[in-house]
Amino acid sequence: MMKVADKHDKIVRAAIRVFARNGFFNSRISEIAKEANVADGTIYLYFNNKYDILITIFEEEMGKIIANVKREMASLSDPCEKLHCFARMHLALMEEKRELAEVIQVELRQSSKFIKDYHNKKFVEYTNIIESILKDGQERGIFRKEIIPEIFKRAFFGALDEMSRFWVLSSQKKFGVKTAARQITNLFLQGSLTDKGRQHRSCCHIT
Amino acid sequence: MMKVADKHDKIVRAAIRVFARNGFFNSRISEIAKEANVADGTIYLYFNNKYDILITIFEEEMGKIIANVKREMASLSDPCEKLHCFARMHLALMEEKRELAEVIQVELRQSSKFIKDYHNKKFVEYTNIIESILKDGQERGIFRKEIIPEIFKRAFFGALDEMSRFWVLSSQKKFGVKTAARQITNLFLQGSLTDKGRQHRSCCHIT
DNA sequence: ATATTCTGAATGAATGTGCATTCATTTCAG
DNA sequence: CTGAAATGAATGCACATTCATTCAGAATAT
Repeated sequence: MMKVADKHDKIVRAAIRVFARNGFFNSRISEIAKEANVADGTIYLYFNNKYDILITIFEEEMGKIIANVKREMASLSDPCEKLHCFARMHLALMEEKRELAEVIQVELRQSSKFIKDYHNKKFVEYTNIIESILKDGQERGIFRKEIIPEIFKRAFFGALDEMSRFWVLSSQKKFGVKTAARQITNLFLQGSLTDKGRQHRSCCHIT
Repeated sequence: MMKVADKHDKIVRAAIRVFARNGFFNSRISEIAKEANVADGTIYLYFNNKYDILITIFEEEMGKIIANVKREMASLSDPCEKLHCFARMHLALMEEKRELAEVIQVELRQSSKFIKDYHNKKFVEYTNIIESILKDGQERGIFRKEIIPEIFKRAFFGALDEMSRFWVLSSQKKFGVKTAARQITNLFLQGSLTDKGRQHRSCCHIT
């Protein structure tokens, strides 16, 4: 006999597939049920309603992702390498768990806005990893002090996120995860200016 | 008597307000009609269906935004300044046309995925502005040649976009548009490393 | 071992509601 | 008067959720 936890998971996995295919609002409970080989009513034994399924996906799967990233990063001390590691892992998710990544990508945005009383704690925790890397680096004198951590974390996360959005939509990559992770990390570390670019240009003094 | 174009606009403006409030899927045609002081049926004299309203918002309003940005940028020659200008204008939209910005922010993501046959041309045109700034700067020797324009444009746009998403959701700013625009532009130009950070660290050689 | 009862997990047809869209009717400018 | 524009009540369907019923297997009795 199948354990309760198994059925819960089976439904979650089915929902990820269906949501990735149609988006939350265009997905039918009946479709999820069919995909999970379960009766429509069964879903309501494990979840309160449709929103609850989506929220569960965020909570559970983001939890796993965060744990993964933190574990991987624990072995690194250099903040630059940590950033690079974060970038690689974030982008790699697109290849490893594409459907999950699509759901998080596309649906996360509304969720915070339209599912009342749901302020995605896991998501905040995830981006805070970036913030702590920066702060650590600033304390060690590796990163410039005038950079506002709140801005840096959003900018870095946004850059990665938009990159994977591109992959979600286009589904054909002109360049790989590794290239993208390296370029983006490098941009945030070194910037884009050449030595010539650095010389006496008013723009470069933008603080 | 009110001109046809006026009524079209009145409906679009109402729809922007309603979509910003509830999101596309949670918005009712009847609510848009009420907001526009128009009968439900009238909306169908000007639009084919609910999706059509959303798409019209993207097309028309993005068109205006693009024209705006291009006009403003025409007076600048320095690529660094152009980037900074783009950043400022993108973020300023949050303050000037908050509701429109929210709709674009949140709904644009699905649209490309779930409204079939709609590949947001205007959006591509918008981000391509960034790409051309980079390419121009590379030709002039101001930006490093090894940066892939496709990646740069997504990273830069993504950084700005995530920043304004934060404002959409939190609605209280710890720092202003100008600060954010300057910091983000500066990050992409100069990077985040201190001189000490640049010295002989393996991470810094990430290309 | 076999029969009998009990339990709660699973089912899926039925329900009821919410809402996009339509269209017969009305309005009113020229 | 005329017809284009506007109306809003009526239509019909799609779908989330419910709940009476089924059923497999555990527990208990014989």
